[in-house]
Amino acid sequence: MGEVSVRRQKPTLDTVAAAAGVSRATVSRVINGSPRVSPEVKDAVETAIGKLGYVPNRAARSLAMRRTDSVALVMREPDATVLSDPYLGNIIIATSQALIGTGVQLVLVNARNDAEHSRLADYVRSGHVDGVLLASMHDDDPLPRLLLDAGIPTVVGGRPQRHLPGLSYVDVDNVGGAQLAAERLLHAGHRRLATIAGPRDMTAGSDRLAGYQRALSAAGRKADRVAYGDFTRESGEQAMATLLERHPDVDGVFAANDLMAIGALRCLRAAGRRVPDDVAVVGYDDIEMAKYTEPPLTTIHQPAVAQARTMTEILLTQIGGDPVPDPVVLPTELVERESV
Amino acid sequence: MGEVSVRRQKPTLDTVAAAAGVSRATVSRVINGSPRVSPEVKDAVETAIGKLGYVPNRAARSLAMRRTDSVALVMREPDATVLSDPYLGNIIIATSQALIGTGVQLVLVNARNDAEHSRLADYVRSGHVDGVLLASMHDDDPLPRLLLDAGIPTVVGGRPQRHLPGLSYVDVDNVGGAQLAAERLLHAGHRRLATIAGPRDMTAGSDRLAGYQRALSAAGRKADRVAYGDFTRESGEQAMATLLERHPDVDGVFAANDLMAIGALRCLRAAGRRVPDDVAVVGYDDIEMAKYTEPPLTTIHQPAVAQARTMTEILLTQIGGDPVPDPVVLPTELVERESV
DNA sequence: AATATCCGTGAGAGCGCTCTCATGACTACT
DNA sequence: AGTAGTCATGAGAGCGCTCTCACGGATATT
Repeated sequence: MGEVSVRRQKPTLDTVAAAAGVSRATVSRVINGSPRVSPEVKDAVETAIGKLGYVPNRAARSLAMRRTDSVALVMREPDATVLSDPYLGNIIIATSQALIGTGVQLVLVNARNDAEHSRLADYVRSGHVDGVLLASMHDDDPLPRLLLDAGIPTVVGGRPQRHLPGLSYVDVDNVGGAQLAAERLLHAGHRRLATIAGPRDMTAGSDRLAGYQRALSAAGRKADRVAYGDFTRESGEQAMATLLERHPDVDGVFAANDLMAIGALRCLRAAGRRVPDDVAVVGYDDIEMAKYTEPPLTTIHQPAVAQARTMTEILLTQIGGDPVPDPVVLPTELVERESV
Repeated sequence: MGEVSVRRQKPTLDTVAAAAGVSRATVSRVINGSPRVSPEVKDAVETAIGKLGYVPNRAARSLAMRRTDSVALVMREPDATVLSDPYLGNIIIATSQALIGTGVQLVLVNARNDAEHSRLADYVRSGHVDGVLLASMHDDDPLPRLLLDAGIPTVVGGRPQRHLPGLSYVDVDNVGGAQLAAERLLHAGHRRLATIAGPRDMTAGSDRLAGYQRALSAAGRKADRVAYGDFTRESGEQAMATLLERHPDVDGVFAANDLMAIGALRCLRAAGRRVPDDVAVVGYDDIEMAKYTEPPLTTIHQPAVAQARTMTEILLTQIGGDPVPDPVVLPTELVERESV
């Protein structure tokens, strides 16, 4: 009984201090690698730590240091999208990998609606994390402003629609990428182009549409064949059907993401159009799945991993006290496969 | 200057107490919803909280309560696998969704190798989380035992190879699912069956192989055509090539997961075999991608979402002090598509 | 040899919260 | 009317850690 309780009770700094015959402060110094500790004492303390199996308590440390050594990754999406969007999964994994070895922990926060969102703001302000990574923001989102005002280091993934001074973000060159896609279609000789655009309230959606339009107007063409989707496969299928109905002569389509491109592919197959012979298709994101479609999808590579890594690095330097850096825009590139 | 600093300084319980003209203890009661507070005082406190924008500090609360209201989701995978395996993404998202509304936060921990693993054990023991969810365990993993010994509530996803008494897990009926798959192949008239099995050191791998073997021996056949992969697409492609070389007459293949099945499909296509006419293929997992392969993949639906949800529920009840429940095994079902 | 400097160490004051216990003011019982 | 019980509230002791400051002994300076 007594022995069990002795073993049960978690050792604290004081326990270790007593075992090593020194003061609590000295043990703390050893743990935090202070240079002002004599080697003998250091050894004694480390032996005691090993013998007792001591592990510092994070809550106590956080309280004393006003630091938590953890960051939040906030995503805001309705359930369905989240589950089927591989881009987000990549961001999550890449972020967690970027954090390995830094001693910083990742807290995943899924806020679906506004109510949850305001709770989230409280959560963050409660000091449970040192900084916030914002993924997949919609435009009207009040969160960046809230966090900025609260003085919480924040990095946004993608360009926020309204630029807030002092808010750093890591975007991907959506305009350039979409332009690349449209040019590819043009170069292949397709002339009756259409696009399946993303939601207007997300910059990724509007930027890609802008890039597409830029490429077309540079080639002296009108970009007036547009159908909108919401980045899901179903919406892409639907949008393609609309396009086919309105413009039966279409011979090339740029879809603002791969999921919608896959939907378009399916619609096209059902309509008896061959890809790429009758209609060429270019997607956007280069998700894993794009390699296995029939035909494999030509698409724009989205550097999700690099983006997550960059966001993490920027966040950590900001937490470390560095000034807010300029926004970063990562380059995109065309991945040639067989759908054009 | 002075005003800024007033605004800057985060309010604490004492600040609120002073503003409301009560004691700290009373404010604490209000925050924690204690019934023993008069309505007037409660109002006064809530007004003060609102006016000051007070948010409780989690670290301090954790320290005092010896509870953190957060759980860890630990995954152990080499980078590449993690990034391309959609199953894991689903587990992550489903877990985060299951936690919504519980007030419990999710900490994502990515331990790739043993060194990181032992650090992880320390991390968990440091009391930063109240419980642990273990996803995608390899067999020799010392972690479950470590956590069990440390008295940390733990739930494992999938059946651990060696059953530790007191360790609860939520498994999927791998044996039954694989059996279903093999039977489907048999019923379709395929007789020269082979299988692409998963790693021997993961129970998901060996269980699925066992199910396949059971179905075959029930049908009076030998299950001696086996090639092993590691659950990646590339390994599936490779394994299929091996199978084709060793048994050119094969007319049906069960792959232990969809990724490997997709690899097999690709290999088969390259070899000029038609699916399902020449060779039928059944996968396992029912990942999103399986819908879009050519032909769409017949597979076993893996209830990843239900599994994550169940694991989360069990973990929370254990944290709440309930006894460790019996292991749960979730049923699987066949999803008929066109590859058989 | 006397004073100044440095360095390893300990004492102790917080960090912001919860929780037990004590304290009065009331209500309820005999 | 007197005692017991109830209830809202406050005082204060931790929770486990970090960090400032003080202290004494060893080393460097003049």
